[in-house]
Amino acid sequence: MSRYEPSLTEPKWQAAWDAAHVFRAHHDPQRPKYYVLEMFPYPSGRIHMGHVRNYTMGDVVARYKSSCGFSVLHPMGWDAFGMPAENAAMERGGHPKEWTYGNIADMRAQMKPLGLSIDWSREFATCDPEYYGQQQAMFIDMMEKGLVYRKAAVVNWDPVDMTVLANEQVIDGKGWRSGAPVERRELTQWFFRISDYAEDLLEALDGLKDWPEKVRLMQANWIGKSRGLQFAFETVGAPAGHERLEVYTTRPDTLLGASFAAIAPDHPLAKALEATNPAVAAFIAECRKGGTSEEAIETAEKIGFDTGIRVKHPLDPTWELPVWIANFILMDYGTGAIFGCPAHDQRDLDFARKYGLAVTDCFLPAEGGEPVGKTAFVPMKSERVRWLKAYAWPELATGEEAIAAAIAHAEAKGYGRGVTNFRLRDWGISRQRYWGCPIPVIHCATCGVVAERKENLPVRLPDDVTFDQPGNPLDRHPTWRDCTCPTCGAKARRETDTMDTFVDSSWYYARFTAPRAATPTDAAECDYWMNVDQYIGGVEHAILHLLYSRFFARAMHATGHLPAKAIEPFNALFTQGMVTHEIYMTRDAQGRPVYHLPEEVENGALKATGQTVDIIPSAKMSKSKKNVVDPVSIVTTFGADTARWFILSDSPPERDVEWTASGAEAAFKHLSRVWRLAYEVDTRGAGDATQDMALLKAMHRTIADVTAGIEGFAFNKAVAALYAFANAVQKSDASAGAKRQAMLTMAQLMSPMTPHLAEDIWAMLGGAGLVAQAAWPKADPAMLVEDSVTLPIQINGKRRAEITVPKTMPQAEVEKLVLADETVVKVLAGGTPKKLIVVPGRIVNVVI
RNA sequence: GCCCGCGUGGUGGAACGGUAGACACAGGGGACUUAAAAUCCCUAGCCGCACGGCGUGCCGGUUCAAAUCCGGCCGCGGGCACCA
Repeated sequence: MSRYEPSLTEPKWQAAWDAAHVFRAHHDPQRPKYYVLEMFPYPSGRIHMGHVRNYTMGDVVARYKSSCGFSVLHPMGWDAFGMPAENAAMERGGHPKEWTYGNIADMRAQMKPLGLSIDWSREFATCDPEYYGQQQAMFIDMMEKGLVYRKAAVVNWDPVDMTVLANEQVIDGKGWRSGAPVERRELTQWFFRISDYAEDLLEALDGLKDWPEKVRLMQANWIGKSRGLQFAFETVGAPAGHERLEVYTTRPDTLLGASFAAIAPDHPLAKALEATNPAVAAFIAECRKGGTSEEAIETAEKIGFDTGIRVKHPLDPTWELPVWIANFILMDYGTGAIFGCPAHDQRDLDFARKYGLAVTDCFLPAEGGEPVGKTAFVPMKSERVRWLKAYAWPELATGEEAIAAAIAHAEAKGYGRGVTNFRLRDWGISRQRYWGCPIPVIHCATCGVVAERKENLPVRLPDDVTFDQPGNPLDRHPTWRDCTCPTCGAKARRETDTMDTFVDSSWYYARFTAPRAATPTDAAECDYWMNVDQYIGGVEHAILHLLYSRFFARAMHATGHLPAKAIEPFNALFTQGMVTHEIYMTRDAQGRPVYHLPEEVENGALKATGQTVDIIPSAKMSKSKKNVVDPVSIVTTFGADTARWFILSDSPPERDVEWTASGAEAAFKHLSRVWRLAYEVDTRGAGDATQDMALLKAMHRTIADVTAGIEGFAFNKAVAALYAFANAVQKSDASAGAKRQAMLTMAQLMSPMTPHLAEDIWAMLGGAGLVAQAAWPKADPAMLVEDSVTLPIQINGKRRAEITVPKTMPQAEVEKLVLADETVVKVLAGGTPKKLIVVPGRIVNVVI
């Protein structure tokens, strides 16, 4: 073989790695372990470049750590439950189970040629009964610990299809299939008590030093701890039982600017009025239109209804405020009731202007300032302002000071108390769908809601279900619901809700440490392998998946399934950027968007029909938008190493990368060149031993740069250093021995990124064994030292000249040289500089 | 609407507050070849013949020195609890 031929060598090396069980994770107490995990994929059926990017990054880390002497765990599995399988069954027939396992087989077959260093012996899918049965066992344990409960919660209801919709299935307030306006409807649902852990989940963020700051910030904001005042208004004209209206406010300092009280449409008082007052009922029905997402609620037009009820102001019982029902008040936050201070809250101001309610300024800027007009005055709470409506603090005070004083005042006078609130709500896990983990609970007429016996687990999904109509197939299955009560033995009915798929992905990392254990986890294996040392995945999971996992690890610890050290399961987190691509869209007869895969499109039109497509600028690659690129064709054309090299080049890992086809060929060319450099080690050039030192210095420089690049998750910089090193080898006329040494090191440094090519070169140049098992090279510090340094000379911050001086030259000597420099002499024209700044080894700035 | 990011040549990007544009892609020129492919060499931010000037989304500030720090805008992206 005289040229780079990945189609021949890549399968060969993959077979060699398999035969030697190179990637099998060993519980070896003699060695330090390293657990690297990439967020496992949903088995859509096709891998895309986002997967390639994610798994290649993880693979670089896994292979690098392995060569540094760690016992590495690098597993792979499938996040296999979820809606797409049911949608496929509805659209194309077939069964979610067959669809899912077929997709898994396809995707595994697409992933294997990438040459990832994965321990495939630990593979599992969350839809395996062996997995979800253990999840059911933990659910039962958590029930016993009081971490699970039921309550009413709102869902998106499609009144035509008579089914619950996911937020994703609500488009512009309408059902995606029926097109009918969606309503908010209450159902009894299962919840995890994540809010019990709100404080802990917030405080523990500080300890996650190796998580991106932005993720910790997002989680902190999501948990949303706030300090405020809770107090009760005395009502006038309210139905019996509603003599008091509890409200929560984070701005009690604006109490004298109150102009109305507002309650959520789901507030008990609103419901009481709804029952007797048709006008209220009509208004609330209006509020229930549209989806349940916070986005839908926040962006909907703000509407209100004056109930006619009034409340007495706590600071002045003669002052009465009207009580409105408003669609932007959330029942889930605080008490579901607020008072509005329009002058200092934009939303309240818009509402007040719309309905002609009073606007009273509480404070103005410390200097000057005018009464509020169209824009509410909302300064930072730390800003000092001039108070017009202070009632327990000085005229000049910050918001923070005023809030503290207002709470103290309320507590002293006894009309309210300081309260800490969280935005975080309990985690609703009920799904009225088939393809999920059944909630292992039985409804008995006499015993109530009872957990299934553990020996009856897993509660398996029935296979004989149909998807010819909307709704939950478990609900309409003829026999599956029938069972006997575990407590009294009477006839009973099984719970037909299944679990949110976020539950499945909240503990898979722990299961990988003992994937075949007969209990959810195995203590010894957990103890050795936990925590995940490096977790890698998309930023889109920054809040929900990661927060749920952090909660679940705590719940698993509380139920004895994880050691205390694992309550924060991910030591380090890296959030990769997304792979983006253009989106191709047409519209169907109803004007709804239809998306098309890149390979279905040619020259701006559908290949099949010639219909013109709209090209929407690059966005995240997603199944629903179908803007996915198929890596398989890249691999078959150029080989896995080219795909891997390309995806690591150029773009920093945390940033989005737009996929362009043009780069793949260039990557292939470079790998071919490197192969050729190794092949021609003995034959290329005359060989001049006086150049050896320069080449070896470049080699050590590269070792240092590549190591730093990998350690610092800057793979693009590691790649750049390897490009530079290839250039250096190519230009060098060093002796054959030095070049051989350089290329062996090149193979080692490239092996985490292009493992097959590295084995090619390693074998060609007589390296011992597999490069995959060779120890990582170390840079010799002595070889990194430069004797002289070039200093740019700035004059007033602009670069005008430079001098080259010995690295060790004392500062005074450097200054002397600078002042003697031709350019500097000319500019100074006999005068002396105002200032001379010498940053050793860096720069000189002459200020004149 | 709310929370969080990002913005540097034609393109992807590099740059402990210290020479802006490393390393690449695309481009231009050349060598080799009957020719092409492949490969190799040179070139290259923008304006200008040049001296030089201008340049990191926009405006302002801090500093001897700002892509980097601070304030205010604009644009793009992610998340918003039932997409995964």
